[in-house]
Parts: sequence; C-alpha cells; structure tokens
Amino acid sequence: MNKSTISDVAREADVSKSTVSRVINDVPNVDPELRERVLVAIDKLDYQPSRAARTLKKDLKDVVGFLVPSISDTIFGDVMQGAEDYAYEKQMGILPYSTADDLERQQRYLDGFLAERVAGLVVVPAPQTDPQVLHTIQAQGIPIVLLDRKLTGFEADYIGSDNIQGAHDAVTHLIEEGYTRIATIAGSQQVSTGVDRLTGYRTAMAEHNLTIQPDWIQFGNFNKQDSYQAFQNLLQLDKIPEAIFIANDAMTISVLRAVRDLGICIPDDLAIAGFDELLIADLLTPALTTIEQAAESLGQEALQLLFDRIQYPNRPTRIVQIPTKINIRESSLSKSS
Amino acid sequence: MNKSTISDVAREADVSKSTVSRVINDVPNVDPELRERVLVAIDKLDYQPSRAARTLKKDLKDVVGFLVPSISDTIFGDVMQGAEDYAYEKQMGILPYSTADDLERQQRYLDGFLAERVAGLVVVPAPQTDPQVLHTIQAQGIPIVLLDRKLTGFEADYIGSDNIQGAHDAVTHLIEEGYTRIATIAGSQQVSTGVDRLTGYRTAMAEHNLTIQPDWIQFGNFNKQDSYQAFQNLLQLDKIPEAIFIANDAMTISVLRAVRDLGICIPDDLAIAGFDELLIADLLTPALTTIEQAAESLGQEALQLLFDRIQYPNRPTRIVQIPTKINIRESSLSKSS
DNA sequence: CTGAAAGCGCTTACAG
DNA sequence: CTGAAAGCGCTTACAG
Repeated sequence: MNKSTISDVAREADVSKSTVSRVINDVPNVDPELRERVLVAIDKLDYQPSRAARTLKKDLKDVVGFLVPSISDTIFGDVMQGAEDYAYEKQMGILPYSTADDLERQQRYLDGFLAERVAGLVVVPAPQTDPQVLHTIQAQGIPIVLLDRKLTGFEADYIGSDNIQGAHDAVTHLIEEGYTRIATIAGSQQVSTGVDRLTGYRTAMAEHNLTIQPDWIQFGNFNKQDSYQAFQNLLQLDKIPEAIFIANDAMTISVLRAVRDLGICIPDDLAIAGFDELLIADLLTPALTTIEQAAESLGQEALQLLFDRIQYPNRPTRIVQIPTKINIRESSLSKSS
Repeated sequence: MNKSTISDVAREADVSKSTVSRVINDVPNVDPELRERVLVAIDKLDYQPSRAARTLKKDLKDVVGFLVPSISDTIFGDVMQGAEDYAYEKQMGILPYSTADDLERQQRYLDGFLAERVAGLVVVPAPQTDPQVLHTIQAQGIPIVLLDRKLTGFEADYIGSDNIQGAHDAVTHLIEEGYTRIATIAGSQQVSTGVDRLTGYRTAMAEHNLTIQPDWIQFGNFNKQDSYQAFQNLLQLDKIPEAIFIANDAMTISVLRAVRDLGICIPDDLAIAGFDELLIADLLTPALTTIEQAAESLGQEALQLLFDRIQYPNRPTRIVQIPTKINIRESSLSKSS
C-alpha cells in the first residue's frame, strides 16, 4: 500500500538501483531486456520516483514561484491561467499562489519558495513590500520578475500593461467626444498601477489644455467601498463632472450600481470609461467603454522573461509594457451622437 | 551566492548539524546560548532548510493536490481561491493546477502529485476520465475527494452544489411565474453537472404536469458556440418557447448576445433564468435571474473533507451537496408583472 | 553494459 | 544538553 521505492523496483526486476535509475532517466546503452524487466516492475509496483529525492541529489531547479494578489480576481485569474498554460507547455513546474495583498502571507509564500529552491520568481508585490526582502532573494541568485506593479528601489525585470497609455487613451477618447469636465476615480497610490493610471489621466488632460479641478480626482483605492464614497463626492460637487474615468473594474462596478440606483442617465448625464474589460461589458445598457489588458499574455510573457533571465543572469534589466486596447462603446459617446 | 546548507550554518555557529536541526525544529532543551549562535548564523547566511531534504528524511506529507478545469473560469477561480485561503489558514501546502479538461494534462499533473508524494487529492475529473486511473491512486493510500463532478464507477468522497435542486428551483420559479412552454439549453452530458441540471429541469416540469417537447431540450455543452446553435434551434421551432433555463454562465452569455442582436424582448418575448451568478447580472437590462453556487465554500469544504479523510482513512464515504441560491430578477418575471 | 559506493541536505535515535 | 552516525530515495562517477 505504501509508496514503493527504487529499491523495490530493483528487487522486483532483479537488477541494481543504478539500472533502474538509468531506465527512468532514459540513459542510452541499457540492455533492452533489462530495460523491459524494469519497465514491467515499475508498472507492477505503480512506481513513481520521488521528486524530493531526485531534486535533492541533482540539485534540480525546474520550478518557479508565481505570486499574484488574487486568483478569483478577473484580471489576475487570467494572468495566472496564461502563466500556468505556458509553464505546462514548456514542461516547467510552476507554483501558483495568491497573497491577498497581505505582507505576512506574501512572506510565507516567499519563504516557501526559498525552501523549495525555486529557479526563479514572478511576483506582483503587495503594497508596502520592502524592496530589501526581494533584494535578499535576488542576492541569493534567484531571479525575480516583477509583474503588473513596479517597485521603486528594486531593480528587476518588469512586465505589465502600459497603464499610462491605457488611461491616456481612455481620457483622450472622452475629450475627443467633446467632454471637458472629466473626473477620475483613481486607484490606490500605493501601487504603481494606481499612480500610472492617474498620470495617464493627467497628461491627457494637460495635452488638451484642460485644467483639472482638484476635486475631480477622487481616490477609490481599487475597491468598491472607497469607490462608492469617491463617486458620492463627485456627485456633491457644485458642478458635477460630465465624464469619469474609473481606474479599475471593481470600482467601475460600484459606480454602475450607484448610477442605476440614482437613475443617472449614461452618457447623457454622465459619460463613463473604465479600466479593465468586464466579461459582459458589451451587454450592459448602455454598453460600457473599457480599457482591456492582455491579461493572459501578461502571465505568459512574465514567465518568458523569467526563463530568459535564468538563462542569461547578467543580461540588462528589461522593462516590458504591453499596450492596452480600448473598447469604445456607448457609455462614453458624446451626447449628440 | 549559492544556497547555504545546514553544514554551513553549523560551521558558522560552531555547533553540530544536530543542534542546528534542533533549533530549526524547535526541539526544547537546547542551550539558549547555542540557540542564539545558530539563529545568528541562520540570519547571516540567509539559510532556509531545503524542503526536499526535509520531506525525504521525514517522509513528510503535508501538501495536497488540487485540480480544477480552469483558473480563469469564474466559478472555478472562486473555488480555487476558497481552497487556497483555507489551506493557507490551516498551514497546509496546496498544489493548485488546472486541467483545461484535457486528459493528458490531467494525467501529467496527477503523475506530478504522485512524484510529490501528496497526502491527498481534490479533483474535478475531466470528461472521459477513466475511473481506474483514480482508483489506482486511491489504492496507493492517497485519498481523493471528487469536486463538482461525480464519477460513476469510482467510490470516493464528493462535494458539489446541489445541481438537481438548483435547476429545479430555476424551472419551478419559471413555472410559478406562469410559463408552461419552457425549454432548456443543457450542458454536456459527459459530466454529472450537465446530467443533474437536466434532471432538475425534467423533474420540475413533471411535478407540474407539464409535458416537455423533445425539441425543447437543446444541448449547448457548456460552451458558447454550441449554445449559440442550440438557441438558434429553439428560435426556429414552429412555436417558440416562452422561457428558457440555461445550464451555465458561458451559455447564458452567448444567448444574451443573440438576444440583443435579434432585438428579442426579455421577459416579454422570452423569459430567461441561468445557472451560475454573473458578476454584474444585476446591472443588465433587464437584470438576470440566476442560480448562484457557493463557489468559495466548495473549495474550502473540499479541503476539509480531504483533511478529514486523511485523518480517518476508513470512515464511510461522504457525499456533500451544497444548496444553491436563486437570485430572482426581472429576466424571469411573468409578462403581466 | 552493469553494479557497488558515495553523497545530496536533512532528521533522529543513540551514546555520552 | 550535544555530537557522531545512520539513513531517507535517489543519481552518478567509477571500476569492471
């Protein structure tokens, strides 16, 4: 009943452990007859070599860690799926976990990765992550690729959407539709995505010589509760903005619920463009304009970057920004149209 | 630069490996002074014990495998998140992967789990899974909990939503709203969820003495393409059904897109109730009636079942069905209302 | 082509 | 309380 070992197989096949090992590892020059006996024994005993023993002896490093904030989040779920699919295809092991943006949880997984002797790491750093923590890992020769969020004070390969451009596209589109009083519900400024999307909003406004009223920037911190409050704040302004750019999907949903409850008419009373595509954004009435990230590609390319870095530890740092795509729908069109 | 070992630490702290090991494992009765020296050395060398060596020696089995069809799928993403959160909380290791409903991929992960010497397995078996494959694993003393999909010919603990009841609730609701000509777009009959949801539809109809026209049962096989065709088939009937029960989210989305393109009026021309809650089902016009699964709980309770089984290998098999919840919204209300 | 032996990094009786 | 030694399940020079 208990797992059989290489010795069991050797005994069963009446050969040495060395021979069994050679068969398992497809070493050439094994007598076909012995090989056959070994194969039969393996089959009979349902033998499966222990990965622990194997990696211990060979000092194997064929697995990488992959840390995102959440699996159930639409974007990160897709990112993770893209990563796992790619790892599977490349026959590489992957250890996919979620931090819940909790420093302690992140640390426990990082320690686990070290104990596991991973060949490298892809991580979306939790807010407030101490660069030193990642640096220490890097210093031990374990490459790290930053995903989605940059981390100042930590030099490493990075891959993410072009958040500045994405936000810029959304706001430029609103301007081109004739809106000038454009507000934003911004994400948390503790992570680079929040900062960059706000920057994109700012530069688009500046490029068109539109002055931003301080009150037009409200922080929803990427979550529904804060976003609800942020939206209320906008509605209470003396002069309500004509359009809003909302910096992620969760905050957009929160706003849309409020819009429905208040009977606000989109886009006539208020135009909306949101960052992150929603599964059925096109089925809403009106259909929602969104900035779509290539989430699965992000996951895949993060691993590519990492594998490349493992192979060439000394190549220059690479910063990859993947363009976003704008899905223009009714929620952001000009009133006249 | 390379990972340090217990010997390095022993040398650095000028103690034996045994002592280092004792410190790491919190064995009592270690001289406080030696302990301190070891701790300092560990810190200085960034030492992290190798999990491979550890498990090899101790024959540890503190990790379980977890296999779902897809991470990016809404339901299974939530299931996985629930499972990982629970494992984290219980300080247990979890190896979460997705099969893409592909037998070969499933097999590779299963083999990986065996090599990893997991303590147990939770699996949503891919269609056409040979019960024998799982049975062989079970026979090696590795408990398996089936999740979401039952597998005939394989006796094991099972946890899933009460799919019959869920479908039954949806159809009963439609009947109570006054509909009698109710069709269904059914899921794949290769998995128990598809079979059960169709059964729920059938029994609800039978209980109200409503005869089902054979054409009212169309198979969308849980995917968008087949669902689109299934819906077209329903629209081409001599007498179009008044209401449809759709057996999962992907198929519902496909139908809703067709409904929009054709300008069909919901619920006046056609009432709709769908299995699986959608993130913004309440924001659609009209809002969509859905059957909601307790996805995160499913993931958590699957692990609970497994841990319990690991502890009590011989307790009787447990079949757990978690009730679903109906979210009644406008899409399924009676025309008069 | 094959087997005996050493060793990977740990843990744990065992003796002191 | 501490250290030397054996051993977990493998792989791989090495000798034959």
